[in-house]
Amino acid sequence: MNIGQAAEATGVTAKMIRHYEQIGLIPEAGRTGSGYRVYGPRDLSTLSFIRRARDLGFSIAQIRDLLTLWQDRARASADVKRIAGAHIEEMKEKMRLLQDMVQTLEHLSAHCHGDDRPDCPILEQLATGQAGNGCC
Amino acid sequence: MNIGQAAEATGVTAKMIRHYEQIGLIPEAGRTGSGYRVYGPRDLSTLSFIRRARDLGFSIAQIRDLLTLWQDRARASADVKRIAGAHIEEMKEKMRLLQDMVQTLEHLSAHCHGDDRPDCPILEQLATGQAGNGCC
DNA sequence: CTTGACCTTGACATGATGGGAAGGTGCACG
DNA sequence: CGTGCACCTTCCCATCATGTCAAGGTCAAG
Repeated sequence: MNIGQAAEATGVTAKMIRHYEQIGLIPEAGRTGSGYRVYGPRDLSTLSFIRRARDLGFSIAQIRDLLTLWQDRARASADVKRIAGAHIEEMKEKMRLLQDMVQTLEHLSAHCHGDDRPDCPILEQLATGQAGNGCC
Repeated sequence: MNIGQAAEATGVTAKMIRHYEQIGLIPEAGRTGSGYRVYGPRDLSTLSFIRRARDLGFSIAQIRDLLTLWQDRARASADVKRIAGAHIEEMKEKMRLLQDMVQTLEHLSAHCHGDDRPDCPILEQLATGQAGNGCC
């Protein structure tokens, strides 16, 4: 199976497959006599595994660990759970940051007329670092 | 005022001030005879403006627009509100994606023993793309 | 044999930021 | 005046995951 077919089958672009190979996330693929990379069912599983982990937002470093655990028959599920837990916390932290930003910006936006006049609390806040009126 | 002092006063690193100058986000700073960049109160305001906008997660492109509007005395607040609204939507979309990932991962994690045994629904899901048991 | 689709490697870009090297400048202290 | 130190300058490289482009080789069908 060529790289294009592997890409289509797993949803990982050919570019990224080569990239993952280059950074050592996956082993070097076999080659045909003319240098084409060849993929088998086992490789496809690995690539699919990677894509699903990426879809869940795992970083390459985390995926590297998960792959190791996945291939380790004697793994402890606690290790996997720990990695997942760390990732969940990272994502929750990002959400908190986003939530704070959204809240601030929505508040400012709510106080902005949004008309043709030039006065705008959003810009005022950005300019001075304090709310323009004493609304809160 | 030197770049280091401007950096400390505004919370934008010297490195980033030079970068912003290079990409044309801010005008070229004045120079002393020996080539040191010099900053005045007006420059400090601009840099503080940029830092606050960055803290709110605005992209450089959005900040570029906001800066233009800020310096345009005849601006319409509607324009600012539109940029802010677009940014809010972007952030909310990111939050939705994160929320989905967190939910999926927490669900999997809840079904993982987290002990010394090797069987782990998290890895199963990543490997097969389907839940290992028929729990839902 | 040609054509077109596919493969190869390699280089470069993104966006925002950090790190570091090599060399010039400013100032205080002895 | 010299020395040392903190600061400045420019330039290059790295991150992270991904995309784009270019120049050239390969394969299969017509």
